[in-house]
Amino acid sequence: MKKINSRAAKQSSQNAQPVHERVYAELCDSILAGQFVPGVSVTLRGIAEKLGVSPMPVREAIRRLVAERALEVLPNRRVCVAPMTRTRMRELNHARLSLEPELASLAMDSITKTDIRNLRRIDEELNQSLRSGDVDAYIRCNRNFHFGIYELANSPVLCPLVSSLWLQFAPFTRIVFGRIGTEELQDYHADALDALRKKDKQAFRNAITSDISEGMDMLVEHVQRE
Amino acid sequence: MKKINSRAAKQSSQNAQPVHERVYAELCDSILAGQFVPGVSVTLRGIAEKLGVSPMPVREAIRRLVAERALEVLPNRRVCVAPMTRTRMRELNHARLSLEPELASLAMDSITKTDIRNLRRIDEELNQSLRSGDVDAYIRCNRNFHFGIYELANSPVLCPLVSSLWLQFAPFTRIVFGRIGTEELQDYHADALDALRKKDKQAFRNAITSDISEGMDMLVEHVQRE
DNA sequence: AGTGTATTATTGTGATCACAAAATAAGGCG
DNA sequence: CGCCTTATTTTGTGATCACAATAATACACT
Repeated sequence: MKKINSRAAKQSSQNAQPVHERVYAELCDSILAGQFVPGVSVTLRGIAEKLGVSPMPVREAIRRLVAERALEVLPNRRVCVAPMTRTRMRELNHARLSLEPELASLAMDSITKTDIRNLRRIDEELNQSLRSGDVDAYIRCNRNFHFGIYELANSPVLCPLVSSLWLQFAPFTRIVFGRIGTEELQDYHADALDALRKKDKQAFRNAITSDISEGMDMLVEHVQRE
Repeated sequence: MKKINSRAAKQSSQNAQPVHERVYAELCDSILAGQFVPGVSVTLRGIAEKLGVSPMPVREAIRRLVAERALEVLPNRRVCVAPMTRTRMRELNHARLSLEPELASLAMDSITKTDIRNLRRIDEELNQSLRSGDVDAYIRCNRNFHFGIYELANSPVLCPLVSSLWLQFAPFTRIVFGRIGTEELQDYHADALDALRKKDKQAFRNAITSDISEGMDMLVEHVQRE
């Protein structure tokens, strides 16, 4: 049961990332995929055991996620994905609209043909998952599409802010779209790709704005009343 | 040298905040006051010793500050206030303009006469520190004025984002205004207070916008070239 | 069976230890 | 004096321990 010499394995690579970062990345993925039930608290030792590490790096990863508002500390000092209210979802919507079209616009300046091709491939997979009703795949593709754009902006200020917002609303996309399905979702990504090809910045911003608005309106409407 | 039984003191109060939060708050204040020299790395044990705690809660506080982009981890895994570039300062300016006028506008809906009186008192102290050239007092008052407004908005989404931005640019206000003085700063706070009294939301937004723009333009101009 | 009480287990927090990597200091040689 | 090599110290990271507080369970009593 006790694992010894686990350190020996990692010291070989010099640029090995710390364990707490790996834990952070895994927890991030889980949260964005909607695998955490809001309101249900997670335990340090539970996560540590599941990931095969000591509680220590989990503590650091969780502290970081709490700082990014992905998780919330209850008065019991226990931590969970915070339950959502309509007001908060509306605020998230508004914050997204204040930041993401701008960030996308920044990204457009340095986008290449290869980038556009990658984005189109992602969008094709996204459409397929919409047709087959695969919610998990849809969520993953949508994230890849948006951050595939945002990361091109190379903005050390805006990108972390937007990441924080996604960590906050993402758990509820899984819940809502898992309940109401993905049929009603219109695809603004095609418009965005068109605008990218034509280098029409205003059209691109509009497409991103519409995409955000539509998805978030759906979320606002179907989230639990507060 | 060894301190024993330090735990006995805290268990009395049931709602005692964790040590790592106190450490976080103190580090926050230090950073916002501009007491960290950008590029110079701080050490866990150093801070721990200065604050009279073990390295552990310092680790958690620093992890949080790194997540909020107040501190940066160097490739050496050492941590410091990141040096500023003009591009990044411009991004910070833009992000502030995207969020803070909106946040202030939100706050206006629930502001009371008492709040306005408090803000005016803060602004008076601010003007006095401007006249006397007390940079530290100016920075403190400016922070109190802005967040005195923002916190009234009661926005769990926007307020943390704005806090993160302040933690990023604040260290450099101390440097720049310490170098060029505070004489050239015009006071838009009076306009803001006027607008508050008249309940003129647009004028209020404009005042906040101008206030941010002016200060940040100064910072952009006088920050080290990259 | 239902309910309040005592007992046990679990959990977050802070301290301490172990260790490799990095920084600093010391020494040696040109 | 300057530059390279070698000790020594410092530092971040992960693991483990101690402990109070909370949650969960068992249990007695009506």
